[in-house]
Amino acid sequence: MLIFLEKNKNLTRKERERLLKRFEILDVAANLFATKGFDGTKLEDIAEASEFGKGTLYNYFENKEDIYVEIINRITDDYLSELKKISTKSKTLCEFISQLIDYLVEFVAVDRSAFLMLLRLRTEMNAIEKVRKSKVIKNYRIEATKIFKSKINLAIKNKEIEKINPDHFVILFRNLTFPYFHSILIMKNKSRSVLQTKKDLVEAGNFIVATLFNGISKR
Amino acid sequence: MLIFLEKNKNLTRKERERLLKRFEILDVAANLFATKGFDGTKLEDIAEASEFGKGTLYNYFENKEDIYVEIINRITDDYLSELKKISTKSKTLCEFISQLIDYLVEFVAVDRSAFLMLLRLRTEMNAIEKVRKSKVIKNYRIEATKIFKSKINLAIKNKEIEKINPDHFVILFRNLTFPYFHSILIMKNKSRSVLQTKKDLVEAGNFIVATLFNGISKR
Amino acid sequence: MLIFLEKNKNLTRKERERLLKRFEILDVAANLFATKGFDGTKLEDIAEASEFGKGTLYNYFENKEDIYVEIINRITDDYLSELKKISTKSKTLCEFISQLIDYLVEFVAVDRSAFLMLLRLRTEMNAIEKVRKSKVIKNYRIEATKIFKSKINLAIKNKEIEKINPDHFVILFRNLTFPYFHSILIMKNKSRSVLQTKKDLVEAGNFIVATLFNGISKR
Amino acid sequence: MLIFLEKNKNLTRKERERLLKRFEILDVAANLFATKGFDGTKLEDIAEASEFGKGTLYNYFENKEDIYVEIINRITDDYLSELKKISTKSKTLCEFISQLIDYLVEFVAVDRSAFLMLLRLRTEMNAIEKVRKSKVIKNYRIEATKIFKSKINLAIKNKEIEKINPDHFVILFRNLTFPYFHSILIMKNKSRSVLQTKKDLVEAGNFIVATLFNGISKR
DNA sequence: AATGAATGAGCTTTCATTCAT
DNA sequence: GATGAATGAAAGCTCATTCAT
Repeated sequence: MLIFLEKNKNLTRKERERLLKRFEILDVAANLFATKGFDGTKLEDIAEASEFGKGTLYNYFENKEDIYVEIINRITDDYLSELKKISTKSKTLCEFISQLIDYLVEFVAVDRSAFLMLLRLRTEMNAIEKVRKSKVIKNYRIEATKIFKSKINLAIKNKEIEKINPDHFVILFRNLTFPYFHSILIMKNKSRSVLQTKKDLVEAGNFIVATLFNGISKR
Repeated sequence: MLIFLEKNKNLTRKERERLLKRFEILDVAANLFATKGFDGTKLEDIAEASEFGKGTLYNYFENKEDIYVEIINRITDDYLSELKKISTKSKTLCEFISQLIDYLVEFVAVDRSAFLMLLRLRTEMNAIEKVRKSKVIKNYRIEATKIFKSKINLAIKNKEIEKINPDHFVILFRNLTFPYFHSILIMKNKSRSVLQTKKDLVEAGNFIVATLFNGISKR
Repeated sequence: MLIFLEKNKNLTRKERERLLKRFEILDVAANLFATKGFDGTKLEDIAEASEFGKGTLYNYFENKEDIYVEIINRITDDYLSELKKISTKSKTLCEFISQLIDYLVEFVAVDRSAFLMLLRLRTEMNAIEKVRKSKVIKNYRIEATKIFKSKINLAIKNKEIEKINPDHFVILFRNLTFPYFHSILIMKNKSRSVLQTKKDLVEAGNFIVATLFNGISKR
Repeated sequence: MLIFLEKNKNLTRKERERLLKRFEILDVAANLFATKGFDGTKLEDIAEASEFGKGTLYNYFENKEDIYVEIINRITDDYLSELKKISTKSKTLCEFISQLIDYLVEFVAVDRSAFLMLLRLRTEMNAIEKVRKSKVIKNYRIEATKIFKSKINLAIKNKEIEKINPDHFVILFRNLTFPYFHSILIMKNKSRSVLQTKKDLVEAGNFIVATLFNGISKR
């Protein structure tokens, strides 16, 4: 909240309020989209959950698709900028991957609906034209791949890892982490405290890193 | 076809015809569900593609959900029985995984829509109550996990692999393979022959096995 | 009805029935559009009046605009073909105008809603994109003007009428007749029998012809 | 403006300001109604164009209908009073008609939106209850007809014109002039200067008078 | 058994009107 | 007085399901 106020100092009170309300709607909508998907989420659901009238939503967004796209754009944007930070900070590939996984653990714990939406993204893209055409998302994919590949190539050069096909590893990592974490979330969903969930995620993260780098074979 | 006739010897001609028509509908529907998702597929689409009237579909299935659920049930059933076969045949975990991946490569190549539906399954489950409640699917998950775990535990006992948490590996494997193969399919979608696709899948399969067992670290 | 059957001999029973239902809907819709205008006519109104469900209308027409456009297209088409007939039959301009007015009187009496829709056409065009873009309507305007102008030019050549600007007369005639007849219809709307209405229209038609050709000045 | 001040001398400053703002709104709204029609004009459009808030409009008018009705009332009032003036000034019917047409030419040129609204009036009346019930409009129609008829009857008595049915001529004139002028406006809409438009209107007016009084037949 | 015309509940979206500020 | 955010009734349209043929 303080960050929000800081960032938007130069706006009028009205404008800030408007932004805050947009946030609220996006937040509520993200939760719904995350659990029910795009088609499963009715505009009325968003209205009710955000405690606005149906019509009011249209004062803040052009239509349902736009709400969805804006959420996805924000999420991918955030994720990309974090990726860049971690990329700069880390030296070895192993460090990079470890830190990224730490971030993802945090991410899943803090904003589960964002996580779920990213998880669904590939599937939903088919149904939502504007998502398919979103420049932000296209850019995110391209940039993220670039960062990963440069890290891998460097690691190969530095003899940190074997000579592998960078593309393969990028795909593998991307497809592994998100669904893996998701499984953790849903498998033990009911009987678990928030704390335990986090512990499980951390453990899962460690397992992923260990397996990717050393394999499971007896050495 | 011969297998079908063999299996249903004891049925009357009418009954066999009825079953065959059900198959046709399920086949066509699977293709549509696979590419467009449950909500994106209209009953009219299925009717057109299967060259039946819309009303006719209701002579074979209670409703749209039922068609979906039956497809998923069949796919998971098939997959589970194959899993059992491979489990019996294979000695080491590595063998088991390798053979399973070979099967999956084949599976993706031969029945892509079944593959795509399994891929979507987790997401669609939220939207389709009957899928969530399907006993077949629940059983599939339980049995598959059981097979995997026993294989892993055996491998640990035989010192084939390190002492890992079997649950973790099951999840990792499951979440890795399907999305990974999917990425292969869509990434190079346009410029590739069927043959090349298969080659890519085989290569991807090898990479997965290699990484899982040996990791990517320089040895 | 007999004409309809004759025309569509080669169609199947189903196809004929479908066409008949389309007619019914168009007929009912024309009545509503004629009195309430495009915006004032709700789809539900058409559904109720035609005794179909809302959804059924969409089995026959793409959307509300399409219903409107098809009606207008049919009306202008009919009117144009009649115009051509009269043009061929008549020798002098006076004959042409007289016969045309006779036809219009008939037209107003027989299909009042068609008449009213033509009357509104210019105004509605602004609101309905498909009407504005309709080739049928454009063609109708061009052809009708052409016919009128050639008749006038001939009359001038034959010294039947003074040297007037043909464009002016076309506009004058077009803008005069329809609103004039409309006034007749609404002015005495309530207290009049159908027969009397027709008599009034005939009288009005005579007055128009007399005035246009001879003026009202004392000779 | 001076006239306005003069007329409302006895009002307080506040009251005068209020009236002026009402004028502004009406003026802007008339423009919109004239081009887009009643349904096509959104209250928001009027608010934006008049540079008032949407809510403010409701301080000056009860609702959208009222704005429309007041505009129409004013226009018909003005037109009626001018009609009376011209009626008094003119001696023969021909003079009366000529002067009236001169006035209409001016009217079209000066306040096109008023002209367009009058043109649409008959059609819009069906949709807007308050217009249908407006006493001002009813009175306008009655009075205007009265003036015309007395002029015509006088002309007949003075042997200026043939013995015609006054009602017929009133209707004819009313329905002729407005749509005719409208055609002039839209037909040459794009390629013409304001000056040329006026010239065209004058010419059209002359043609109308000539035709009405002398007809087009060769003498 | 096969059909597809008919249906209406349910969806997204619009917009005149209200009302707290 | 002035405002525009909030509202929800009402609109057009979709589509799973029914049912007479």
